[in-house]
Amino acid sequence: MANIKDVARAAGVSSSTVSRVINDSPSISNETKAHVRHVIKTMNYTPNQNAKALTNNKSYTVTLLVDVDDEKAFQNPFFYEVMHGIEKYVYQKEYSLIVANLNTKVKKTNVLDWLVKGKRTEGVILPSAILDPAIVEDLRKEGVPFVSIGEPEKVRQSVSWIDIDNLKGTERATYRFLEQGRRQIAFIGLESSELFSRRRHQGYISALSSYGITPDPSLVITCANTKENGEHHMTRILEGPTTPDAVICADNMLSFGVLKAIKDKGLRIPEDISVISFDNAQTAELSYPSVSTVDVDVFELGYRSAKLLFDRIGNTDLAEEGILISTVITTRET
Amino acid sequence: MANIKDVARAAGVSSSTVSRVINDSPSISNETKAHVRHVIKTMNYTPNQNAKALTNNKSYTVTLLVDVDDEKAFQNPFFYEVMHGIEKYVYQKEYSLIVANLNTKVKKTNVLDWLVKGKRTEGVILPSAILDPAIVEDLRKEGVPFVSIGEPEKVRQSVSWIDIDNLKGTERATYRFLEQGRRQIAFIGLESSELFSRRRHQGYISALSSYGITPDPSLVITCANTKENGEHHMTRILEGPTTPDAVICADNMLSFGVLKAIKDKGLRIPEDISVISFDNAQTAELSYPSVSTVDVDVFELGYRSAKLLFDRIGNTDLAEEGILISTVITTRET
DNA sequence: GTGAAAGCGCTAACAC
DNA sequence: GTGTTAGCGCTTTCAC
Repeated sequence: MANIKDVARAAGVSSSTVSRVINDSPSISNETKAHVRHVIKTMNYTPNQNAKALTNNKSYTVTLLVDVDDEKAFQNPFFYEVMHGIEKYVYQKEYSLIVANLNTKVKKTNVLDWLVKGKRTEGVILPSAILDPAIVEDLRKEGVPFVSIGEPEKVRQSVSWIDIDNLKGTERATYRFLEQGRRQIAFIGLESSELFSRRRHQGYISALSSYGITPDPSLVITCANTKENGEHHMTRILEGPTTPDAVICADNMLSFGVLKAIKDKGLRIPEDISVISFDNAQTAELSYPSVSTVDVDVFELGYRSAKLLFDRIGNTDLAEEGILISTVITTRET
Repeated sequence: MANIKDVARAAGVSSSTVSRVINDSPSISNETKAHVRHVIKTMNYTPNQNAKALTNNKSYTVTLLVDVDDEKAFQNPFFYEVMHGIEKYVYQKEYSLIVANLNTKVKKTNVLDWLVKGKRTEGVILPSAILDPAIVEDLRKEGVPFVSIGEPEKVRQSVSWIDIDNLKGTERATYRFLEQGRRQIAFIGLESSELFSRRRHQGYISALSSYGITPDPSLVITCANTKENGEHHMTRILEGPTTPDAVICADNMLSFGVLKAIKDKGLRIPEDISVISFDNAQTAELSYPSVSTVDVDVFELGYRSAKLLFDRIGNTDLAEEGILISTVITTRET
């Protein structure tokens, strides 16, 4: 395996020159650069990253910290897309991406400490679900930049984060209905234990109230994200005092049941009741009729989280920042 | 940040002694060890991994190579469990796990070359779906150990791999039915484009033939893994010439439809028709009645793949090896 | 515009 | 059982 000295010798220059060429230093003449690059090519030389890491005191590596025990949070396609987004940005920066599980222990110390103190990683991306005051304290103490995927909830410290703009998402969907003249707009959401669920609910309320409408309690329900729940609760709403002319559905699983309930009652979609759900396109197209959605770009979520992190790696005293990624309403048949 | 010299100075020994203590060399007296370890503790010293990597010419890192564009292969909980298994083993070895996407480019070269030639990684784990002759050639040329998750298919070269024992899985399930005296055993499988599908089919045939039974073509169907397909094809089988008294279902999605079709025909499960499906417990418990399954341990799959890899990192001229992980039949209500 | 030399933090051969 | 020293492959200051 050729090293920088071999290249230098072969090119008839010093190793510092080769180094400068590799790093495209402006102080090297174009002829020398061309020559050395040629030699590098023919010798098939690749710099040893460990040496580079040692010299520059940088690992050229960032870490995605996950909690494998939190099934809800990450055993879904969502996670994979986020990771893909992160991956893309990270490798563009010529860094590599480490994945580590929060609960893993290495020599009895937690992975994160091990990675950080051992200078194996320069930054950390972690889901808000595992962001608690203790971890923040830890990361701060080590002085390693980090960003949260998801708006932080359990943490009072100011941290950098990125999230889908859930509130605006449902708000816009609700506005759309209002502009269509619909006024009995139902909301079927997820339980409010998660911040994003509450945000989606808030968006609905916000839009209504700007039209001077108070949400009708009989049109609002929250439950776990199963198809069955969607069907059950939509049926109850349809049998209730107010028949809605539109439904905001905060989750795609729910929407499958919601659509079924409406069809079973013999109502027309979207003429009698229009429906907008939330989430990725993939599943939305499987429903019949295919459900309109507030689309979230999870790849972008990952990509931007990495960008946010690298900003802070490049400049340690950058202020903390929270970023919301806009959603887009995709109109389908409902 | 303290380094080894600082520790040495503070402990009143040389840095080689500290190094030996860190690596638990037998040539150091117990008193010295105890003393140095104490100093290390109080100084909160952690060895710089980049320096270690350079000195030992090891990156202490392995790579999980994925293909994010192959949605089928990895946008499922399966992937996550596998990764978890890998992660666990890797960190036990005090290595870290890099994740990289096959199609990512770094400085116009593919990630893998970049990782390998740059000495960023010592070994590679990759799904059989992306294992083709060119990649094998590439990895061999670089001399980097690798293992395939999944029995290789597109490759003639001998490689190390690990997989679920799909054949034995369906074979055992079929035997169970045969031992119960059932003889009209249907098989609803996945399309034979994937090796694991064919293996599951082969297991079914193998068990039958050892009982001297030739599979009844009207009882065998393969299709894509949707609930609807399961329902549709099961219905057709039930309306066909032979009424089965048992069904081997090679995929859990299918089984949901299969159960529905049987119930809709008014047949009793398991009295009239018994069903065994394939895959993880989680989804199986959601069906009604809860479906018995051939369980696969995907965590183990990941864990053992990492083990297989580290065997080869430790000893480069170990022979290639293929490992099949046994399945277990979990009896539920069907 | 390029080279010589020191140094990043660790390990290992050799000395005692 | 422990210390001295050279060296891993790169970058960077200082010279010229």
